[in-house]
Amino acid sequence: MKAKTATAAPSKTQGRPRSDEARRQILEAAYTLLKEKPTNAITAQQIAEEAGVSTATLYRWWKTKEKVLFEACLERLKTGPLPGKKGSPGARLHESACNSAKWMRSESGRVMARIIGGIQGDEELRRSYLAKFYAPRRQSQRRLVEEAIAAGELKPGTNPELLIDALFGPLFFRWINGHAPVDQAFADAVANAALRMFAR
Amino acid sequence: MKAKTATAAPSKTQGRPRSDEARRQILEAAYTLLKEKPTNAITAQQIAEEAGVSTATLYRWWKTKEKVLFEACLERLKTGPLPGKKGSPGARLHESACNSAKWMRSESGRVMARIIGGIQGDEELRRSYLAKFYAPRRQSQRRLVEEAIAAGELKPGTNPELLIDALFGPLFFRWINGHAPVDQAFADAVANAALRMFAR
Amino acid sequence: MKAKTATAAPSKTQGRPRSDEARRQILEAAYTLLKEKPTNAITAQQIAEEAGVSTATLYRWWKTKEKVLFEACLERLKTGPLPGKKGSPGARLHESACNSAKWMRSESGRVMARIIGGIQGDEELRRSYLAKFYAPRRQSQRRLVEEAIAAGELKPGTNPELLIDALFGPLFFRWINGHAPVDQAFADAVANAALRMFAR
Amino acid sequence: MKAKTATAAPSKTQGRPRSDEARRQILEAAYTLLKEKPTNAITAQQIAEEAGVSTATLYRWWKTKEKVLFEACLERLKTGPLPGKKGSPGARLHESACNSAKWMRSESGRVMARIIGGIQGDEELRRSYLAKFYAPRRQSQRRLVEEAIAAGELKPGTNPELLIDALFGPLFFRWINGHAPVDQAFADAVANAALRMFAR
DNA sequence: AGATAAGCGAGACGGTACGTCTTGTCTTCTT
DNA sequence: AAGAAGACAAGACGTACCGTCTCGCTTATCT
Repeated sequence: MKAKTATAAPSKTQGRPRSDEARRQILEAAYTLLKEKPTNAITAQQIAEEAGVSTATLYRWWKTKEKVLFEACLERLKTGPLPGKKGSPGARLHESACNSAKWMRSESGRVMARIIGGIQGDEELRRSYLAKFYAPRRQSQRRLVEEAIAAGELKPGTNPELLIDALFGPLFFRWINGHAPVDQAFADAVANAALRMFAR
Repeated sequence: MKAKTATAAPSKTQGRPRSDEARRQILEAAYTLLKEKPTNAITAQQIAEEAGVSTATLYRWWKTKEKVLFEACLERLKTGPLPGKKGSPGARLHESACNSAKWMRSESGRVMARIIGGIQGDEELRRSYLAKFYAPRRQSQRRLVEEAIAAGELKPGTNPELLIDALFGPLFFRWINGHAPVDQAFADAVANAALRMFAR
Repeated sequence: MKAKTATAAPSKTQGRPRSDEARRQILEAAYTLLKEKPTNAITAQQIAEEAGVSTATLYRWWKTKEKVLFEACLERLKTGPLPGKKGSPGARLHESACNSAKWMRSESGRVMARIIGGIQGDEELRRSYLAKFYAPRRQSQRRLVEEAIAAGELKPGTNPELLIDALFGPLFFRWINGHAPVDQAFADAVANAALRMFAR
Repeated sequence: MKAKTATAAPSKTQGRPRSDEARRQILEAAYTLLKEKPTNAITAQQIAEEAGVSTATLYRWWKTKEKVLFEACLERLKTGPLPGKKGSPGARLHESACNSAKWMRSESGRVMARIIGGIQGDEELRRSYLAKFYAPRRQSQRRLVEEAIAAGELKPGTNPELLIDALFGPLFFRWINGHAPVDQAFADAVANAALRMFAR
């Protein structure tokens, strides 16, 4: 994508530089459309038009429409669900689950559900999603669990992976499967149950 | 569409009857294609050609390509993940989770993941999925939980919904999110944890 | 009635028959545009839109835009420059030259000049032009020359090819090269000169 | 265009001087491409790439691609068909016709046919063609005719325009229309006929 | 038996989107 | 100031797919 210069600058920047304005407009337009309709109902020309850009420019920087939509999400979802901030590590884990539930119910959450749907069957996109979106969040959750273990809130032998999946899996399940709402009461109950299970 | 049987049925069915052969071929072709590629890479003409049928016939019976693919799945996935069969209700719940994990790793599971992905952003399709595929399975799981409660294996106040989501949510999470494999050890651990949590 | 014999004849006309309406509209639209601008300023989509047809339909029947324009001309220029009708064979040749000049100055003539221009460098198109447009006219001119020889108006050893090129070449020259108008006085003078040259 | 170098003003001229190298390369590249394909198959980027030049440079000096191709021809065709050199004015006219035929069969002739084709429907280009390419040659032919009249080889009342068109028209006709080759025998026969017609 | 009615495969249709290509302009850095 | 590189908007290219339609045929039931 970009960056590339980095290191030793193999060949400065010949020619007209990429319009960052255009890039921003495209991602913004993509996100706007994602709020309205699912990925397969969005066309490259719609994005281009909405962004005031030619389709050629769009395709110069992204191989496929899907990658545009994906990057648009990443850009906007920099925040994503907020990790817990207050209290002990255990309380912060609990808060994280509640924040995740809240985020899933938000517009961003709805948009992200569409992206996750579109990822099924495209391994490259899935790898991107895991690496760029999910992995960092998972990592911070893992740290929190380890802190909680260190603080004596969780059993010493606790498997962090298992705990995290037990904590967020049920929320994800309702979010994507849609059989029931991801409300606060549910998030609270799930977090209580999961944390109690591994509590000292 | 037409009146079909419905109300007063003025007279069975005049004219040539629908070719069940065609219907079967279409669904089979759709499923075959689903095994190879994600829904958005499958075209109505591919299905029709593979089935040796005209697109007109396809569209006579299904409004959209997506509904064909969806129905093709339902047809084939009559089985889906098998519920537990042996032992106490609790053991059967545990077995159900393991069977689900096994099914998620199977070809059927991979196909279904694509369908669930395609469902995001199409509420009608999601309703169909929930009503025709998910609800019956959920219902049988709920019954199992109630039996377990009645048998004294689970706490009297156990919330069946919470337990089921705690039991299958983490599996679903790994299946769709893809951050880790849905292997047997994981299924076993999750089932143990969830059931222990609500055990008497 | 069709009779059709029923025997082998597997071909017949399967499927929806080609819309002759569409074909006509496309050729008409192409011709309309040719009156306004040169071939390289006409786009396939313009033709399609003007014809109220999709570009797919256009490309289904013609490989390239140029072939559409060419066929549109042939269709319309069924008439082309009229051969002489009255008087002796020699007088008819003279009249033919004058009619050609008149036609070259007409709208049809201007359109045809564009087609002939577009033919340079595309041997396939040139062959089509020669075979379908030019050859029949040349043939009738040749006949006329032979009649004139038989009638004793022209020298017995007259080379028909040479005479025809001498008669129409100068008109064609001014028409395509454009250094002077192809007016009636010029056509008359050329015809007089050419015919006198080979006169008995 | 621009002031260009003008006579002897290599002096000050702030900034980098125009690369005459670039101009030459562009025209050469354009001509090279013209030998291979018709004008409408040649793109501005092809010319630029072949010339090792940016398209911006190309467009700085020429308004359109067509003008580049046109000028490339003019540059190379400085020679064009050679006028007759030896003998009486009449003999030189005859030789001119034969030289024209020879040139039409040459590579230059084939390239020029494409340019003339491209000129149909673009009046500005046609004017350029007439003024810069055709007019000088026509003028020298006219002079030759007048000399022949003065020398008594042609009838006193001979219309030079008519004679020139009668002499070169048939060659042009075969060249552009393509119904027969512009061979030497034909050129010879046409020249004989035309000159005899107006001979004293 | 004949009429009526729906289903069928083939394939053309108008429409829309695709992703690429071309045109001529513009921007930045280099010479 | 000119040039090279190359990004840009605009829009045409020719193809693919969508969902509909027309056609000639087949297969049933109803009269």
